[in-house]
Amino acid sequence: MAQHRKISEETVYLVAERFKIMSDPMRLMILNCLQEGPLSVMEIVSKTSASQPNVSKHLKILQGAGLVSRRRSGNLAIYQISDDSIFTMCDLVCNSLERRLKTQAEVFSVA
Amino acid sequence: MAQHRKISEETVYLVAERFKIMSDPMRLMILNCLQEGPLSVMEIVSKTSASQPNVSKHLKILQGAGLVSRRRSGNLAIYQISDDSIFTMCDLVCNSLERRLKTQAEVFSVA
DNA sequence: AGCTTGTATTACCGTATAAGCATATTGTAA
DNA sequence: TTACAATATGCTTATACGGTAATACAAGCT
Repeated sequence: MAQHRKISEETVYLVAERFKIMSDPMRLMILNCLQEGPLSVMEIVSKTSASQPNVSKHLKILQGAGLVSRRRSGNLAIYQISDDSIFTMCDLVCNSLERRLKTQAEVFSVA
Repeated sequence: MAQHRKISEETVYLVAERFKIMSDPMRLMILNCLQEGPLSVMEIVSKTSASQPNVSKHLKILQGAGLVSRRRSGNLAIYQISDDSIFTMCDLVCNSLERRLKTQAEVFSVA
């Protein structure tokens, strides 16, 4: 369960940085694709309808944050998730958003 | 546990937005302060050494995202956490960062 | 009413970042 | 080597965001 510890001021910046990495829709889509298994860059491109340079750039950022790892397979660069906690975080956010929408809906139905 | 469901493209933008809210150090510090209990704006200001308009602005953003709720007590505006999942997320990030630093340390000790 | 404290808002500035395009690099095969 | 496919990188532009300062608003007090 959550430890709910107070985080130090230095740590705050690292945590904020991680959240920033996760705060881009394109990157979330890429991670979403990779959830099913490792993919090459072009495979991600075709699944996301984003440009190849764009995908490459985002993959580099994700790799730099340690969320994704890279290996070469001949001509291809194969990327895969290297930190599953990102999906747990996404689930937490989804649940939070659901709860929020539900309470908002209640407000409307009462009014 | 994590459900690891695939999130829809519309949802991606909402999730990204939530992460963006969490990606600012100042906001994380404010949330960190509020973890111990409700506080007025000036109390947060004194704890964070940020300017009052700055704190107010961030609080508005946090409230808009439903992470914090506001009530008036006379002259004061009292803010408090309204979504505890944020701390769970912070813990996840902290643990992830720890793991990462640990493996990096191993790399160095081997080399 | 006027005064004071606490809070919110506005307007501006500087910075950061994502997307697009062109180009460079890497790796493979002929 | 050349040619080609896959991937990465620079560069530019547009946009968004955070901080600051000045100001406006709200609520209590005399």
